[in-house]
Amino acid sequence: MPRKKADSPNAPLAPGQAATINDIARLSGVSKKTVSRIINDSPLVRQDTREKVQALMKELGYAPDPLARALAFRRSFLIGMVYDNPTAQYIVDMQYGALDALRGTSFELVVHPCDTRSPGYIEGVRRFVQQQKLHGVILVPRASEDQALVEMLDQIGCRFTRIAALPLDETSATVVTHDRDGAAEAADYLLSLGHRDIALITGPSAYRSAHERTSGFLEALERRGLRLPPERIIEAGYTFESGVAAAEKLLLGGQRPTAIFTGNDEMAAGVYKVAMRAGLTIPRQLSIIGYDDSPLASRLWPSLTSVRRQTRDTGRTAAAMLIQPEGSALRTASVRPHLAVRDSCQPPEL
Amino acid sequence: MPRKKADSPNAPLAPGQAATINDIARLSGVSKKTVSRIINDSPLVRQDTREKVQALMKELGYAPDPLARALAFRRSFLIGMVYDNPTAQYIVDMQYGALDALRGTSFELVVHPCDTRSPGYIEGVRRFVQQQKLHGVILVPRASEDQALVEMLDQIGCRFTRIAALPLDETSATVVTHDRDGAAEAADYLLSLGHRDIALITGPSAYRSAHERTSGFLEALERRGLRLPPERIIEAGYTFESGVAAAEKLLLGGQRPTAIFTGNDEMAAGVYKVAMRAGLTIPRQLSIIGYDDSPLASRLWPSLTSVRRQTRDTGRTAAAMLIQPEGSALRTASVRPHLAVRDSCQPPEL
DNA sequence: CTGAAAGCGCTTACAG
DNA sequence: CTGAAAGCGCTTACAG
Repeated sequence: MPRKKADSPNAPLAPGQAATINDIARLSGVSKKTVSRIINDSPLVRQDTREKVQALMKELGYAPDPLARALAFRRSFLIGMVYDNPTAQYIVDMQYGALDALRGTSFELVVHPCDTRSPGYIEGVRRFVQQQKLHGVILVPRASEDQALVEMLDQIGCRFTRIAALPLDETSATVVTHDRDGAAEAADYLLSLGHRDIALITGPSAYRSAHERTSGFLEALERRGLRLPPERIIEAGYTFESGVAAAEKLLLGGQRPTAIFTGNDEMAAGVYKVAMRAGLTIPRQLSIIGYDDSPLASRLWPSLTSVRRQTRDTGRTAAAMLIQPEGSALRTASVRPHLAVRDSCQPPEL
Repeated sequence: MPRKKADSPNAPLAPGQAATINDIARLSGVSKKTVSRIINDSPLVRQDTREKVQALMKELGYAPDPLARALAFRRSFLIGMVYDNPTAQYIVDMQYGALDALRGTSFELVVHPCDTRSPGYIEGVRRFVQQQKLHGVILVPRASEDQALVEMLDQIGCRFTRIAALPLDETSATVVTHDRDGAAEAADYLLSLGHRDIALITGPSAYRSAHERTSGFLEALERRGLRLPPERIIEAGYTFESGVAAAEKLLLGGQRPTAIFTGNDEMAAGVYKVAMRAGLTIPRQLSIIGYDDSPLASRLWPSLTSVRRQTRDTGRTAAAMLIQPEGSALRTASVRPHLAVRDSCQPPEL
């Protein structure tokens, strides 16, 4: 025998059983389709019908099942976040931001760390997107900079928002973080304190963020007539250890600079270590500026002046762009960095 | 007219269209039900049938749709992670660990930060679980310690795994992190270096982790005949700022201890700040041990000796417990902490 | 060991 | 503005 359903016209709801669209339709005397229209904010419903049905929904605590909607829509209510090993605070802030935008909606956040250097990673993201029929994905640097990844997503018709230091192309939805401007502000600050012998420890030049921070910093110096000699510019790897190695070159032999700007806080912590070990006093003998304004910046002693990225805002904006109605979709948004001044800089000693 | 389906017996697959269970059934000449049995590893399928169908699945790159399965099962393939504001590295490590266990399965990880002090948070978790029909949730401290949360989950029949410093009850699945043992190892190490005037900065006593670390530390000292006077024990809030305040009490007036153990690395960084500001040399004049082995521990100078929690292992184990077949379910697992020795301790000056 | 029918809770395509 | 039918891609309950 087929399973039977309790669909007699006025059968009350089974207690403890969540209401479905069928219950709402039956008890309010309209068709499922009309209920569906109300769920989906269709204008094709008379106002009094809408109100009557909505009142019943509220009374029964009805919420449409996202799994059923997803199956019918062929698209889930999940937003993916794809990233390749950024610092923990950055990724957590990005998650909090995205969740800010998703709160109160039916959307949830699914995380997908990956390794952009591993050969199968694009295929891994494709499976992730297609299996779960994701509504869209947020691409965090450095994954966001990978053109091959973006092409794959375009090809399978997956919405995405890129987060990037600068606009990467004409077409894709992007939250631009303007790293160039943040670095320029650091340069202006050091110049305003009177520094002239300045050094720069950059992230890997293959990262757009590193490139933007470097050129933003150097161009700001050049606007004030200062051009750094090549030996004052060292490329490192955005890691603490690489910051230590770079700082050793700058501080342990020959004449040392009076100020150092590093492409992130991790490398700045490396500079601190070398400076402390060498007995240098920060900021009296050496001024330092980092980039990220991570928790580390305020934990170090003396506390580190650093460029603050509005990471949570960035994540919120990226998620909001993905869930807004198709037509109205904003293609780009901007988030501006600014310098958080603490205790690691002062005018150079004469 | 009703929508028509391409279901002629040997219709080839539409190109670019993913295969469904209907395609597999039709092309391999069995019923959907048999294909379903194979998907779900039922023993009730003849071996040759199974092999024939599996070969076709592989050829067509078929993967069952988790959304459709979820709708039919009334349970999704999503694992939730519920947490209340731990440090970024801890939560990211926990996520990586959980994802390690989910890799290669159909499960994905959905994150749910919350505020256990806000009145509606349990209701928020309930909505999260019921709306998405989560397969199960991982409860991270401090959320894992909330009995009201656990009772709600039991009541709605949601699987969960708690992560906790010690077993919290007889029944719930738990990954036990044995914080007591980690703190005891820190105590033994300080004693072995010859310290006798030792101070302790604890986390909030309402946290089980703080309680366990405190009593593990004190009991290890007592086993060696040392009992700390009350003024050597200060309760703080697990934050950097509260560590600063506690360290000021210990270091700036009267006789200072020769060693301090803090309930986490954040508070240890606060001790560093106060010590540096006061011109004390670590570890010559003051030995310090933290708890967490966060990245901060190696970024500080001198690098901080700290108790390492195997957070990634913890997350992996918790997720694995949730996705294993019902019957075989392990109820508890253990992860052991151990001391990571760095440069922040030495024998006391005479 | 295998299958036909009904159902999970929604939406789409069509008709009125 | 509203609705009856079919479908999304699976599983369950039952029968053989």
